[in-house]
Amino acid sequence: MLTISQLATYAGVTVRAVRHYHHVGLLPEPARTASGYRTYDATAVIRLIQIRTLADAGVPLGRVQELLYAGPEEFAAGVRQIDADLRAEIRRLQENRRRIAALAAGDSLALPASVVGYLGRLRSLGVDGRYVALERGAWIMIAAQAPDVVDASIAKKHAELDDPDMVALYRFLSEAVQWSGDDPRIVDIAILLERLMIRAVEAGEADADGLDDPIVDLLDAMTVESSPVGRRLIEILQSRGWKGWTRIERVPVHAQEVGERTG
Amino acid sequence: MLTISQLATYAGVTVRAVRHYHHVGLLPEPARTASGYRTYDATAVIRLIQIRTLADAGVPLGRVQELLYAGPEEFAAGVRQIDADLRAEIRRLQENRRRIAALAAGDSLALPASVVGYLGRLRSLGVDGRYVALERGAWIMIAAQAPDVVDASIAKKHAELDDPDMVALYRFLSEAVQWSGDDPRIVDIAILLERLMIRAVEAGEADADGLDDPIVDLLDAMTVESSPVGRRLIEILQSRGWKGWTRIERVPVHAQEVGERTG
DNA sequence: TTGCTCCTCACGTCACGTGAGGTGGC
DNA sequence: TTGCTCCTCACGTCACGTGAGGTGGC
Repeated sequence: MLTISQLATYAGVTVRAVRHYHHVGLLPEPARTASGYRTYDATAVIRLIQIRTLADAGVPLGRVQELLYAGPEEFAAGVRQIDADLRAEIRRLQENRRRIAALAAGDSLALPASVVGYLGRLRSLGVDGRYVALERGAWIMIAAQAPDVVDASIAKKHAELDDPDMVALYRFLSEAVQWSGDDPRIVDIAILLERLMIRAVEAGEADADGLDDPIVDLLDAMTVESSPVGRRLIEILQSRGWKGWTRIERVPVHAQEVGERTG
Repeated sequence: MLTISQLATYAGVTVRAVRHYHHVGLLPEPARTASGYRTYDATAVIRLIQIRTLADAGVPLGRVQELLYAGPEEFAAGVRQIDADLRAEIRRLQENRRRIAALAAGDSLALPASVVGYLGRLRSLGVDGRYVALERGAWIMIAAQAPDVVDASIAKKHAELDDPDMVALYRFLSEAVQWSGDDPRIVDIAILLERLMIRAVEAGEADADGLDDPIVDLLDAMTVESSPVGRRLIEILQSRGWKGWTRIERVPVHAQEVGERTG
């Protein structure tokens, strides 16, 4: 007769594992000595070895139970199923490796390479880090919501940066991050921005940005809260007939008359 | 501002997952409405998308936390580590597939093909299923304890079966399973077995069976309990100067004189 | 008033690991 | 008498799923 640790040793498992198999009914509880020790015979060793053979092959314990009592055909069918599960799991992990590799390649989390390149260009133009962070957030959401429009949008952004006025705007905005909310120069920024917007509208460049309305509102809110300048700038633009920031739009005349109504 | 389900939808996760991330501190708890509803802004969406990007790539949440705050070098190092973990896991699963395939090939659990073949030969000789089951148990333990001696032992067993006397013995034993414990023919079995044993001893065929003593005792106990014939047969052999069953040995004369002492 | 969403516990999953606290066996 | 093994709870792991029971919002 064997003690639990002798049994465990013969089958190459831990004592706790043996108790666990009793608990879940995989291995029947054996007789006990007067002092409560479990005593095992050869059938327990054999059963435990069979259990471990299946479990070591990656069979979940619930299925081990079934397979131990299965006839040859059910057994073969069970084995085929388990092999299919293993194949699926391996494919899943290989897919994970591909994603991990993509993360390592783009230096920034949840952003495709094209966006990373664009943000790099902004930085190299001297745009302030806080402003770049705002842009980055917007692109993370675009990439999550409409991944297929990202590259086209980025290409358009690059084209815009070929315009010296646009570069000037970004430099301006970048300095502005540290201004106070009542700095008179904010009006100059709004005027410059308005000029660029009108030019874009006349060139027919109304771009679908891949964001839905609530997200646009959220990003605007983020801009407003990022600095007093953001809030003031959006107010000034609003007074001049423009709405929003993340997606700037001309407010139609009749809507403009409704004025400061809140939604 | 977003509700929790809107946030979850934007990031493609469940509401419960968002609450879980709050619970473990991955995502900061946001402000609440008067009625206790959580309200989220754009930064929460961005953070949640980043969390999912890493988690979808198989990064454990504990590491996600670290990576979100890591600099570029730590990030790269973390990604390398995770990729190594994934590779190791894939190798493990592929090893599992090999084992599963081995199980499917041998039709019997925890037994190499050679043993399966030998047991098949016993059955084809008309040996009773219960007796084959006893043999099978012994081989499962041998295969677990000393896998490298199995094939050699099986080869020797096959050679033994080429002896017509040995085949006769197995047939005899096979019938005996249903006898009562006081059947006089049990003595005939013992005499036949003794003849074969003496022949084997004289031929110098003392075989190392790959089992250790406690296991041999267990298997003997299993034999004794399998039928009244088993118990009686071992008693008769013992009275004629032999010990055990799974591993039959001649008892030295002086030990024999000590007689019925129990250990 | 009726669904719908939200809230907070809290147990369940999977296969044990890891103490805690106590007792028999050599 | 001193370790060593055994015993039974019972919580912890991992990333949530899944009710239970209750309440605000349209």
